[in-house]
Amino acid sequence: MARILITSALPYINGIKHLGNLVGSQLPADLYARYARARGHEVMFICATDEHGTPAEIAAAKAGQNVAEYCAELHQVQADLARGFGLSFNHFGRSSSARNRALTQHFAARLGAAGLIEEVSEKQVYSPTDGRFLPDRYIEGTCPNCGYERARGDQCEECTKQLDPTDLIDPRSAISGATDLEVRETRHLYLRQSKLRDTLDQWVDSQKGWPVLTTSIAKKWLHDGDGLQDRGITRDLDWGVPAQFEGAPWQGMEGKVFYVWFDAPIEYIAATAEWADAHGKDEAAWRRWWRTDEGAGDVRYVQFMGKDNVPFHTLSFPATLIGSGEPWKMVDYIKSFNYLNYDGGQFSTSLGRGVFMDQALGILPGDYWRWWLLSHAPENSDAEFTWENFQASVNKDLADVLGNLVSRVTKFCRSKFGEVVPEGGSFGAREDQLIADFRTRLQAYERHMEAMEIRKSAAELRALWVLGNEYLQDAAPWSAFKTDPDMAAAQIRLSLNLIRFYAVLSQPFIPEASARMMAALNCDDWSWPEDPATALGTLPAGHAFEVPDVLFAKITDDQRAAWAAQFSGTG
RNA sequence: GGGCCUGUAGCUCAAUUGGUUAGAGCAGAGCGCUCAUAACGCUUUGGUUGGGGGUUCGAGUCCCUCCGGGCCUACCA
Repeated sequence: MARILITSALPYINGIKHLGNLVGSQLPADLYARYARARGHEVMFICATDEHGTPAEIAAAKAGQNVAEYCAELHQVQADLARGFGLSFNHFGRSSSARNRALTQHFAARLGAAGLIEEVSEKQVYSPTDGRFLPDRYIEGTCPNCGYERARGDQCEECTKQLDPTDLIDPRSAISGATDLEVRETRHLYLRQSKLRDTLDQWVDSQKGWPVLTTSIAKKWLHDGDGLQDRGITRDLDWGVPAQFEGAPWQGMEGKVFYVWFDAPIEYIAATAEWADAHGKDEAAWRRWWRTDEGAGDVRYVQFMGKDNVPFHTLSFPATLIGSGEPWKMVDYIKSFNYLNYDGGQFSTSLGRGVFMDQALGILPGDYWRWWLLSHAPENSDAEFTWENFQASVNKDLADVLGNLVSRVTKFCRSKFGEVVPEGGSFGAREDQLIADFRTRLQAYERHMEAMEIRKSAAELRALWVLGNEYLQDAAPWSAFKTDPDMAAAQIRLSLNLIRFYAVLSQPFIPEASARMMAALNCDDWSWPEDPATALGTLPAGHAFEVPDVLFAKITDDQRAAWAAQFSGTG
């Protein structure tokens, strides 16, 4: 038994996330957390909403709410959706928590004391109309390169040229359209991560078996151009962790807050503290996960994220932890994902293109989505969601291979033996072969799950389901029943146990369906089948069960067509 | 511009890291079964591994080049 700390990249508070966001971090993290728990490990699975930053302030203003109210509301919405998808966080925190404020300021003070924070005076665009400094991308204007009129201050989307906001012709605020923009001098704190470049480089080198995607992005940032750049970690905003606080090693930072990408990863730690608070536990309870000098020495820490988050997790956050000079637990493995596209293009919030978490749950239960998303996780390259593919996978894998197996076994038993595990008969060569096959495939499944090879795990799980259908076809208890009812009884006894076996194995992928399978069997023995032969004897003869409702309904062609039209974003 | 990833059967993906005849699932074809959500099982068609060149006893895998798709490039988070 090991102790495993798992974090999923924090979903931003600004609105409901789409399926691409879900499959890029929270869902695979949940799969791994569920599997680790099923294997008896002690797991701390942490996620939270990332609530600070300009987009949150603007979204709140648009909604006519103050930021705190807006965030509280959206946090609840996201928490409810997470529950709908069966995400089994030990805690789903908020980066705006008091815990995070204290920890963020703690790290900032430590970094300051270590000489790793520098005050830099720079020029930023200020909008009097909006009453705020504008991040580059919130300034629009005409591109000096190609003449595109809606170029953004960071880059022109038309000609892809990188821009500085002051390059724009006729610049205006993307928020209000105001043109009375001015350039103001402002002072900010910079994290001098360039001083830690060699340390970070060696640390990345010392990691074994990280996905190429993870290391290549880290290496790029470490070695591109002049190497790792220092990074501003404060912003001129109201909403966030105040950069000026008691004990701060600097002055004059009133009215400024830490940049989200400084405080968001720290929330991983803070959320664990929030977990302790929520469960009436003491400080030691969360520190044993995070401080190697207070019990975290034997913790294995795994992070899940989309590729866009890799630089922050391979460089900025480690720089924060190392720079603090304190023995904080560093990540052991970073599992990163490519993007999920929607039917030939990108998911688009503004165009209403693609399926968002709330809409998905409105159509079908979470397990349907979990199965498709996980079995098609964008591990090696970007993946694509199409309704045809979704329909085919759900109908074939879930309804036909697994769901129908449960139906045929339970219904056959009910009609011939009643809703009780039948007694009599004994196992022979056929059953021995099945168990031998299970041993082989189960090992492969476990190996892939431990390696976080998600698609391969899904394929292996499906192969395990198929073995059940093959066995049943071969054993043909409906024939055996006519000549040798005892043999049929033994076959069905094994088959009913097969359902429990599958419920346990499938639980990380489709927890809700697994729970229904177990409920139908009147069983709550979720112990992992260390040995298939033993596991297939869990339900004894005479044990009562019920025939469950259809486990997975099929998606009809009409439904598929209607949904494809509904989410195309053209209407 | 620079960097990285990627291109394998009609579709979605594998291929033990250079090693026999490139494998699965879906779709297609044929057969079987009748317990089951018209489900399941068996058999089977289908590939000049994007094109070209090279290294090697041997290349899907390594090198060069061309073509296509995608991502990142530090102030979106």
